[in-house]
Amino acid sequence: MKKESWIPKDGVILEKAAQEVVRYEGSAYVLAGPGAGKTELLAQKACYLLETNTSVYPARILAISFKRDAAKNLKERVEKRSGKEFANRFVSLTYDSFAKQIMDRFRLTIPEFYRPSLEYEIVNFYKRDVPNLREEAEEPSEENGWNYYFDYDLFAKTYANERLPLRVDKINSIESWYKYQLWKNYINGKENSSLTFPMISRIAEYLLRSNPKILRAIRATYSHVFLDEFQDTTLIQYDLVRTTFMGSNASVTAVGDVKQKIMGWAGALDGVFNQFKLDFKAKEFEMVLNHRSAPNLVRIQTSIINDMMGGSTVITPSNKWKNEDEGICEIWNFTNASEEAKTLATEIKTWIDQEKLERRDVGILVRQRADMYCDMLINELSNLGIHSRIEDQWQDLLAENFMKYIIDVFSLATTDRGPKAWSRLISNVLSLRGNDETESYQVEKEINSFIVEFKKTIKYESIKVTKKVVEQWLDKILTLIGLDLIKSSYPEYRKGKYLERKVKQTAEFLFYSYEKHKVWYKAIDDFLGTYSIPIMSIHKSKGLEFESVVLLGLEDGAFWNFEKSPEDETFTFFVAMSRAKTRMIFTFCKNRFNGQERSKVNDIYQMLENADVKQFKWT
DNA sequence: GTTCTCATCCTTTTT
DNA sequence: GGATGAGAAC
Repeated sequence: MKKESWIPKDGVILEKAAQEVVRYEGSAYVLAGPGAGKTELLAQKACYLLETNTSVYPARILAISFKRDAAKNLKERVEKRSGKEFANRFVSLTYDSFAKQIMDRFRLTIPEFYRPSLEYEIVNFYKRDVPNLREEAEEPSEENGWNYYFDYDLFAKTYANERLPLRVDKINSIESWYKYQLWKNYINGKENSSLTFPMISRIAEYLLRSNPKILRAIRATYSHVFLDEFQDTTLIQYDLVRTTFMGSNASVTAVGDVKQKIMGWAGALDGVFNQFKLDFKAKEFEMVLNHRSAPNLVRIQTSIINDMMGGSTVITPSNKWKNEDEGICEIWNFTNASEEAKTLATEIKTWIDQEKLERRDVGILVRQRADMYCDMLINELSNLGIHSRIEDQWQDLLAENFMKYIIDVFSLATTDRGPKAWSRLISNVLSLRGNDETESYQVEKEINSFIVEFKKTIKYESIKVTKKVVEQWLDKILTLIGLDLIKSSYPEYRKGKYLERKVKQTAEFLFYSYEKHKVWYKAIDDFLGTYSIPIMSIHKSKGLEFESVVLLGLEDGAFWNFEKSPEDETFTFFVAMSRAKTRMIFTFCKNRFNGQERSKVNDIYQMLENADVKQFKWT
């Protein structure tokens, strides 16, 4: 297709800046607030590049995200917009899997000291692991003139911050000595190496930097690179990107929002957009529409943005809203936590009943420890017949790549209708097996006969359903689809017992849901959380949206770190409030665990007041 | 055995 | 700021 005649896919309307980004040929970075449609922009740009052959066949586009579900989401959107044929050239990975794939593929070119064993274990490294490094060698002493000041916490966060190779000639502080011990022990200490993800990234970066041939090969593969959530990129991640693509022909597009930088404490690089601008000679774009939130909420968010950042940004809500004053934002004050729970439960029920909200249209957010903050609310909701759950464990499991096969086979075997699940399953299996549509008859027949059998098994009442039985069913399903193919298509399942563990966990959760309902079609919905109000930390809610959002506990206790890092915490608050489409409720509770104040987070309340947000007292 | 005091964690992803 | 657990102090 000609560049001039390409228009956004699926009737999506892109704002002016976004249209420019799609067609801009050089490297660029896009600053875009919540609800601006960053993911959609990247998906549309991918479609444009592929369909107009601007990314010249057979070159590929590489998209790098932080989380697997974000990477998956983007890939699926490109597939949906452009079809699987084009999407085959769209590679959507996480930073870690990108690094790991490079390291695994070119392992033998890594200098021996840094070369992991063929089989290796991926581990985490915490500050409590630092003392264990001592066992291996005599540690240097103060008498020898070593600088003895040592910050364990800092070390655990920064041990991989320097590029490889290690400066062995410069081991002159306790920190550099520990660092050397760590790399040595983890890579060469045992028969099988133990590696952390930061180490893997470092090894991949080192590998590319010291092997021009491999670097050329990687560069030749990708014509375009997308970087999602760029504001939270760490030094190590950025360094890998820089070594791989800086000075190459690839055009790199980074998107993000500095106001949503909430990973500073975990090493997100300050001023990464400016660095990127210099390194890649990137052009700046800014998106100013908010497609998500109602006008009144956009007005409040804008006021808060200008309070946080200074300046006078103007954000425009989508024109789908009828009135300027649509959208509710309120602060609810309570004296004790059981009142808070009761009131919230009743109010949420009213929203669901009167506004016909689905359970999943409501999001309950907390700063931390959802278990502690929400146990009363979970009970009160349940008293009103509304199920809610802390999403943590489900969120990860449901994002597994093998899950779609299991869910579709299960729903087809437990419900009578399901044309959507059927066609989705067939098309997924076809593409997994590398077959085309012409071979679909054979596949359909095979899967259909399996499902017929499976239906019988499930309905057969004398079978006592146990965890073990469910696990066997899951194994059978995966065998039907093609266990080896699943393992080879998704790199995360290739090694070790990861897949096995995840399947086991799936069986456990499915069984748990079944025990609750004793009927399979309900159990599946329960497992998927279709009828549960999701509860999660603000951090986990990043990238999500809900009709109505409750931030439970806008108070000193929950934001205990506010004084130390007011910027991070304010951004965290901003992420929470920008999840809401039409209603945002903040709660404050005077007596939660013990006393409770709001003096530390006063800045946040001040900003809300500046935006004319009203307070209510419930008791 | 019980009560205290102190340090640590909380917010994350990644195969 | 509060929960939690380890180890000390009784």
